[in-house]
Amino acid sequence: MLEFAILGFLFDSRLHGWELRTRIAALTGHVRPIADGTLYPTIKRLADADLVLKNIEAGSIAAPRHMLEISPAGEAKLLHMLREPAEVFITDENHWYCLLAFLRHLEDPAAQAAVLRRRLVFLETPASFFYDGDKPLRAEDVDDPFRRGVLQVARATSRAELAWLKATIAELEAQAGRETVRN
Amino acid sequence: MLEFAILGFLFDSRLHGWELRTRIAALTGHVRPIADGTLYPTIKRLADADLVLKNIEAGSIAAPRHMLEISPAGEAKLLHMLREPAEVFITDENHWYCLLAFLRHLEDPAAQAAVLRRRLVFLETPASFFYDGDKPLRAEDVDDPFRRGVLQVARATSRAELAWLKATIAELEAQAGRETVRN
DNA sequence: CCGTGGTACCTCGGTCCCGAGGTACCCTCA
DNA sequence: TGAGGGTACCTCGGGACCGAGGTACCACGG
Repeated sequence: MLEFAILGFLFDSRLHGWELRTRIAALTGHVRPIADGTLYPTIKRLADADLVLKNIEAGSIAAPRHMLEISPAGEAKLLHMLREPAEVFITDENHWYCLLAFLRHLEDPAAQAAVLRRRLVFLETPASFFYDGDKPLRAEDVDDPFRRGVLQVARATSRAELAWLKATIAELEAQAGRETVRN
Repeated sequence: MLEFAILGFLFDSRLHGWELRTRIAALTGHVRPIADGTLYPTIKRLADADLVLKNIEAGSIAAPRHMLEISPAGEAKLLHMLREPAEVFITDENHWYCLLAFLRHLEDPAAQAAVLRRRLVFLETPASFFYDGDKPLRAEDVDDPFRRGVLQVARATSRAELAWLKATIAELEAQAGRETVRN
């Protein structure tokens, strides 16, 4: 997840660790702040695997900065993670939002649509948080006001996301169709 | 999180590990399935800490079952986690939903309302996933269709949840007021 | 009567991440 | 001029969870 976000931000531009830290904090920080004791070891791992390149530059303000740049191998890795995301990136909201933040890097509209379709399938499979035996319970079936809240909010989210997904998939697939005709 | 869910389910009734597993799978499983290699060590930790009590019973169907029961210390721990939840239970959606699933165990409506108020404060602090410098970007400000999707869906969720939160807090506080008058 | 599948529990190595700590540099302001 | 605060990077111990493996028991079908 963190690794993914790092590669995603570096795909756009060269950054140093500190700047990366603030961007990641913006993306996921209000939900789950990321400790820098997590960030730097992760950067080191990526550098050791040659997925990012490190250049030490004299710091303009404070300590010397380690400018980070994504390597061709890193780009390939990111694109692969975008094209065939792990299941948790489809089902877990935090992961999914993170994926969406960088999905534009996958330039092929058909491939983008395919990823959105996976999320669509996931959202359309009937599921609830609470069950009576095998039967998924709906908001109306539940007395507990807090559990009813969970179901109501989840339903509103689901509706909004389904609408957006369907519209966007249609647009992307139309675009993909036009590109196929042109070639 | 897992520890919390275990105590939450056991607060209601005695269960064995396997049954606990299916209930937790229902609650959080469609988002992030929980491995039984995680569940059993966690149960053991809780048992060692005397938060749950274990009784081995002859299995009616298959292997002998370890019936689990929450202890008074376990109940106290759960109620404390409900009354003063850690920050991540307020900000992270998965944690928050899990908290809501068991919030009814906290019988005092004023205490329940206080927890909902913490979530309200969190949702009302302006935040975005994307920034232009310091300025949080809104859906209309973003060109990338995927990032716009994130912002649109997040806004819809936020609206639905705020409406529910405000209505429920009002109800709970009215109830708390009546109870104060009565005593 | 033996294999398969479902129930129930457990172990162990490994990954991801946290958080509390530390170092070093530079700027600002009293 | 020196104390405080912001920038930038790093280490280390530990906790939560995964996942691939294993054991054992029972029921059912061929």
